[in-house]
Amino acid sequence: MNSDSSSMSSRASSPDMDEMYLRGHHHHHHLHDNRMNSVSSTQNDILQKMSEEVLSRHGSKEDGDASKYKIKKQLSDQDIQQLRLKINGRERKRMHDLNLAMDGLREVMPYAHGPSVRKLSKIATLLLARNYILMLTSSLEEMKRLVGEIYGGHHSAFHCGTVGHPATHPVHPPHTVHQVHPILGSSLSANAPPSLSASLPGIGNLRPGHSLLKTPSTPPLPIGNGFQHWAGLPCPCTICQMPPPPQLSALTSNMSRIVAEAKDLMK
DNA sequence: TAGGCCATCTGGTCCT
DNA sequence: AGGACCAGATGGCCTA
Repeated sequence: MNSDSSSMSSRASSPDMDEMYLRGHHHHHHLHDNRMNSVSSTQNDILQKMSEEVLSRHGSKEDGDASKYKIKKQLSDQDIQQLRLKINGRERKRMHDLNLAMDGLREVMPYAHGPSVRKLSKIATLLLARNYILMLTSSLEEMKRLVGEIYGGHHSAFHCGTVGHPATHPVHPPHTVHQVHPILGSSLSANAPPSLSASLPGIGNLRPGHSLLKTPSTPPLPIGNGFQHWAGLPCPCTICQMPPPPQLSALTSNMSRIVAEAKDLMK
């Protein structure tokens, strides 16, 4: 409703909105739709209650009916306005919080960010996020499957797992115990949630020196308490030395598809 | 200029 | 009772 208030600052969302609303509110009644006129039965009830309270407080019996009505109407209008402004402010804040959350979601989505890039619409953000989650889930499953295939189950703790390498492992001596694989994180263990954020920046970059370990604020990141993985440095263990399985290209293509979808959504 | 997207207002409903 | 949540309505801005 209230065409003038929205016309004044449909995008501004300024803190002065309510004040502007108050000032301009009564000037263009011809523009208001019927929602304003039909102040609603609830509000009329509130109005009735409030005005009766105020009148009983003032107890002005010498006032005529006209002035009584005038006071009653004036006060109730103000009360309604105050109530309305309060509710509107809450709703604005709620929507702003929602938009902040939406921005946070956009930040982690795989599409180009920047001042020159138009940001994803809300619906596009949600759709892309869904697809992205699905893609990551399937990628994770695929990687689990590949690891299982490659090591046939006897390397159950993976080369950096908490169990450590078997005694026969040619690379790591028995005392070198790794806690978490830097790329797969704890995703190989059944119950621990994977640290997806660490692997988001580029699944296709899997091989060279655990570059995925690089996080904006953490330079060389030692992993585990045995052999240490360092961001940017090659890992000497067998898995990291091996050429990437051909299936990994599927992960890259998945990512490419997601990014392509993002571009489509931004059109 | 039409259509998409958005911010805001509003009333209703549900929950605490 | 008050707040949160939701959906509908409205109008502004922007782009193809």
